[in-house]
Amino acid sequence: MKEEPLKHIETIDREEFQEDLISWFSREQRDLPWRKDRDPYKVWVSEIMLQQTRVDTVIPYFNRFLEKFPTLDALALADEDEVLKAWEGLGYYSRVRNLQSAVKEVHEKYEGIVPDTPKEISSLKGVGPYTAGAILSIAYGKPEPAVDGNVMRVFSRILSIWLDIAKPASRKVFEEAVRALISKQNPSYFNQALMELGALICTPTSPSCLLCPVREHCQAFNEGVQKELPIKSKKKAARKMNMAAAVLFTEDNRVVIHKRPGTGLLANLWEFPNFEVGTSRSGRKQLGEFLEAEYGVAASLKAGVITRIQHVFSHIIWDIEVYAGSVESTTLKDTELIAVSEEELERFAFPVSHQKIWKETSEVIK
DNA sequence: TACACGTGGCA
DNA sequence: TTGCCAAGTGT
Repeated sequence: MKEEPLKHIETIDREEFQEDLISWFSREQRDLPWRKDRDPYKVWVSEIMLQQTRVDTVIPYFNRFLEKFPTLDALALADEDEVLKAWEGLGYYSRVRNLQSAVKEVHEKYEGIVPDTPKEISSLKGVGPYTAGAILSIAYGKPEPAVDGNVMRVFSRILSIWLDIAKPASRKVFEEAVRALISKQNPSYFNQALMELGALICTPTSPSCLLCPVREHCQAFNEGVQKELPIKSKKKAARKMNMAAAVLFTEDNRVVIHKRPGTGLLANLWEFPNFEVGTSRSGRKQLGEFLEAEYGVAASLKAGVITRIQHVFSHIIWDIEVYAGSVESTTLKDTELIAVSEEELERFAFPVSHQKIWKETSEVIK
């Protein structure tokens, strides 16, 4: 027989809990650019940017993005390369490709008005259960749960829930808790307050319980186990990949770049030609063979590694040997490679790893 | 269900 | 220095 994870929910005085939480948020909420109005488009953009990303990181990206694409229609009609450029450095790039795809659907199918029903909004690309609930509650005032990592941590403690929050199946338990406790009067503030509380007070390590507005409602605090919660299993370690990359110049001093495929890691971003090398042979020799086999290009690579770069993703570690060389620009015709001037490089979206490659290579060469 | 999918900050 | 993230979603 399974233990009931929500066995403490009846101990919460719902009205008092909502009041304590919402009045705290009204007093203490941070002044953030996406809180200036409730434009569903802006709420949507902010929620996508904030996925797995810190508020301080998002703020400048949000401001620039809204300057460049002020309305849903502007984003729907924009060029994808320009959209990716505005996202450059934020990571998880499929977020913005899905966002633009979904925005195009709203532009065409809903006359540019973000839908306000769970069914319609959840069907949009990149809009999962969290984002659907966030937009519905924050922009439209609907009493829908918006369960993110903060909410799971906060409710793990308040309701003393010892479920592993890293397991996908756990989320529905927390949604049930939110549905039972959410303010019908102000679901927007209720949801935002839970997340703000998680960000400012009920933090992962050493929560500031003495400053917490809902301390008196908190089962974990009452039992003194707030630091034991939430339960969260570890992720597996990243795997290492040995890479070689080529910074190739044409005779008129342009730089050779390549657009990555439309699916998978760093999809549709630009890069310097590179691949995963074997460790048993010379990286330079393998790189020359790769350029010939993959792109049909005969490059002359300088002897010696220009620089070594390590780049850590969440799930992969790239160790990159960078080589410099030259190609005849006429041989690039009808290949996947293009040559652009150094000034033009700035208009292309590169992953941070390849920004490092260019920065260090240009420093060594000059 | 478990894993792919980025990045910069911090203990 | 190394792990562990931080307002998740798609497959």
